[in-house]
Amino acid sequence: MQPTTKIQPDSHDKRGDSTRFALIEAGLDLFGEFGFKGTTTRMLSDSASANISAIPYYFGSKKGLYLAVMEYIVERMQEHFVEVRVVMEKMQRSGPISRDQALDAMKMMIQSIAQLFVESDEPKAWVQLIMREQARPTDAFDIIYDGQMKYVQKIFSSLIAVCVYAHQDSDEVKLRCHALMGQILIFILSRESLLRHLNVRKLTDEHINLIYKILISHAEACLSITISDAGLKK
Amino acid sequence: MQPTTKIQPDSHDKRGDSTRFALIEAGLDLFGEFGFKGTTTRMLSDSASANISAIPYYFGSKKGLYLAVMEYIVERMQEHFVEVRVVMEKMQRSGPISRDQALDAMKMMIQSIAQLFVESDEPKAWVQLIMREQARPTDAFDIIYDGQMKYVQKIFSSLIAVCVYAHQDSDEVKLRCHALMGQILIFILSRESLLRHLNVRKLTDEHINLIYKILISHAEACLSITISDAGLKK
DNA sequence: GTCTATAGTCGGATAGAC
DNA sequence: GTCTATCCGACTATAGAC
Repeated sequence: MQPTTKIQPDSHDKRGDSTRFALIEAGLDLFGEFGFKGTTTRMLSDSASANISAIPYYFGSKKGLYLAVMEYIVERMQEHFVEVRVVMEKMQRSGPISRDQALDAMKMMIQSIAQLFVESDEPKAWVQLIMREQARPTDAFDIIYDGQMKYVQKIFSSLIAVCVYAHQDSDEVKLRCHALMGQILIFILSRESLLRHLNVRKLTDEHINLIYKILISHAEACLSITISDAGLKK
Repeated sequence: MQPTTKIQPDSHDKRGDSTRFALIEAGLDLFGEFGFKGTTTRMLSDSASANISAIPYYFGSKKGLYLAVMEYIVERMQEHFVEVRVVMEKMQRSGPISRDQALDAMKMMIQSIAQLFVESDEPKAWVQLIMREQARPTDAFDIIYDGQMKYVQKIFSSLIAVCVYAHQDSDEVKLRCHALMGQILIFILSRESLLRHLNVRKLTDEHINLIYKILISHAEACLSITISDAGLKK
């Protein structure tokens, strides 16, 4: 397409690339916080200490910058999950995995996802960005979904499938995958009502650790049952 | 405060009240979908088949309409949870409740919340509205939180407290409450990636029923453990 | 109570100097 | 590659007729 898809600053730190990168980082924060329309080009250029004209210059338009931010998010997520990916691939190469292996991998993955979402406020903005796209998907959502999310869903549900002895392509596994994800994501998505419930202004390290314990315990509990024998009234 | 807090159309269907109500309903959809700044007064008045000037006339400003929408959401939620509230109050009047009672009430409440969030696309817009406020709370968030959300948190965590034999004001109970809520909320918050994972364009009734089963089964499973004996590596 | 017309502001993008 | 100046469109809110 265009060199506009090249995002991160190169080894040869040309002046243009650093402006370009600063704009993307500004977009990451501002689009996440205020949405596409809520973010003005002036906010973006101010935050990046760049000129307004740099946006149409580098990205064609404000929308172009928005898409470039999405691609950047995919790259960042890929970096974050590289460890999980490596472990998973190694595991799968040695044939079908056991339930215990799957459970351990689950725990690792929950830890990894939670780390991305629960700890620190830094990723908050870009998670918001993704959630906005969930609510009203534009072509930008394709970049995120096809670039990363699809893969996370796939390995998460393959692990669940092993744990609950079901097929990974079954609706049940996919829906349970989604439910378990929700337990994690809510801690970043609904942070404000959590803080008010806890009656604090910020999560402490003790809170974070307790959240990890809870997430892993709940996941273990959920995966120790099969839906049919869960004692539901038919 | 002001007559601006009166929201729903009265018995005497004055012309003004119906315009006023139409604007609130338009705001419910549009603010939810496009955010405060992303929604223009033109969109609002068009959608409500009203004149642009009706907004400053009835609500003082666009912001005033936004706040009125928030109050309307609280009213709607109160109506939705009236049944749960009645059952809870009756239960609590007859002294401390048993674990089985708490578990049944939990199931009822999950059903009730899920019904609000999972079924139909109608509530989707206003859930989005709340989530926007979670990400960047304004004075509008107080209306929602103090008006309704606080109460849901309170009864939800009191039930959890009974089930897991812990104190309802403990951080553990509050955090587990949050996690369980996340399992429900994710189905509306992250609808798009769910649909893509399931490879459908719309949830069927079978999906909805399966979601209920999963939510209740998972909740039962989660509440059958206490965090300390969950087999975590210390 | 509802409408048209318009004032006043701010947004994104462009032109062209350097 | 970066800057200033500026155009043009879109926005909210008001004024005043009906």
